[in-house]
Amino acid sequence: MEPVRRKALVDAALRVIGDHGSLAVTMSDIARQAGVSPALAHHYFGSKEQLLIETIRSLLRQLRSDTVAALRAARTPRARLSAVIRVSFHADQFAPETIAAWLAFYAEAQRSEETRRFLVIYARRLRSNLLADLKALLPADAAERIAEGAAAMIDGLYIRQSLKSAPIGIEASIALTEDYLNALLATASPSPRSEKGRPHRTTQGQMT
Amino acid sequence: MEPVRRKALVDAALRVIGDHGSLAVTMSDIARQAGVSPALAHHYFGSKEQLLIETIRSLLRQLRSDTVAALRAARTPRARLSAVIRVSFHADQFAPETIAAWLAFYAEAQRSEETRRFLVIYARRLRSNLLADLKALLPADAAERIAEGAAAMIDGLYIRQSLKSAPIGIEASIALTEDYLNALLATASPSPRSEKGRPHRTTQGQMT
DNA sequence: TTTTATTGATTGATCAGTCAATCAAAAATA
DNA sequence: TATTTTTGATTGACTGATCAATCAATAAAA
Repeated sequence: MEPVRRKALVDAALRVIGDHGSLAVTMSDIARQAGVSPALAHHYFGSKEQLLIETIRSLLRQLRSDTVAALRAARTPRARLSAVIRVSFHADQFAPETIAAWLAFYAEAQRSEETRRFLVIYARRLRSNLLADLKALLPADAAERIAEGAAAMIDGLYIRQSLKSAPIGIEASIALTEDYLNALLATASPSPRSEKGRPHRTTQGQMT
Repeated sequence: MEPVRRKALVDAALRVIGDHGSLAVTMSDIARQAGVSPALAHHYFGSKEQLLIETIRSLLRQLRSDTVAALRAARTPRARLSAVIRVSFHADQFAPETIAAWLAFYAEAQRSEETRRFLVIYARRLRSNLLADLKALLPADAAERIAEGAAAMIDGLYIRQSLKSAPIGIEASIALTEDYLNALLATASPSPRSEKGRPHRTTQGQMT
């Protein structure tokens, strides 16, 4: 029963946090969502904090497995960059409840060292996924800058989504990030002379 | 006394929230920081929520006045774009406690309609400040996209800062955003033929 | 029987919010 | 001027609600 309950509780936590838009949810809420008593949640996780840690760990695991799969399917460095972008805005990740959950964890990271560790891992991983392929296309220093910029843009689009004010869609978010990459690859390309009339444009989503 | 106390409490709230990195601070904490009793805080604000609302309102007011001043000093559209960027990363705004406070309010916006309203105002204002000047340089549809992208990048750099993992400094953040603008202005410029050898580069912070 | 799963009941702590009481300064009155 | 009254500022003490966490008891399975 243990693994079943643990999974059910973690899933329930993610759901409740997403719906509520905050980590200020009670163990009772989570337990109810999972269909068990609050006491059982404590029995298996020891504390609320531990359950929350497991929850973010699960979110991260999911993202990683999606990324690995997408990366495996892409052949060229440029295609891998697009794959990383696409995974970041994948429907699951972009669901309002998921965004709300990420945001809640970002806030929590200000206090919980362990939560912060996980988010740093996420940030590093995103950056280094981008960096690896950018280095195949650009000098190292330019690659580093662009990786940083692209990661920031992805996170920014993601966060802005949470306000639901001017809902930029999934496709538009991807296009915006691709535009950034295309434009900076063109600007910072090491040998622009060799392909003047055909700048890097391996994807759609161009400016107008 | 009333205006004095109100200001002291709002400032104290901002400080405590920033330090603690969350809105889950007690009225006692805030009152202690302001040097008054918790009861007085309730007396003047009626509820914790109201005090929090006033606090975010104050944050926004500060940002707006900085922006207005910076905008007034800039002459050309391109210079105004740089001014908006610079204000976003101004030292006050970029202090860890301020970032933590913004983040906390973003999370709160998932539940508090009023908090959400304020953040939407912020998001719209940033976007439209950028858009106004971009429209002087580009066709409307390209301007809109780039405004969206730049706003996202600013927010993203800001959020990433909150993790303090790979502390991108103020200058680097500005440079990254400027690079984005420069690259996309060059790409999407309406009449690139007329100034081929001298693309828009009215600021420093270029690639490499 | 022993072990595992599960819960109801309870505890202790924390907080937002209330209230009646004090204090001080200003205003009114003598 | 001396006095009383009024008003606003301020607080300590208290209340009610909420919750994480505990634990002893029960049910079910091995």
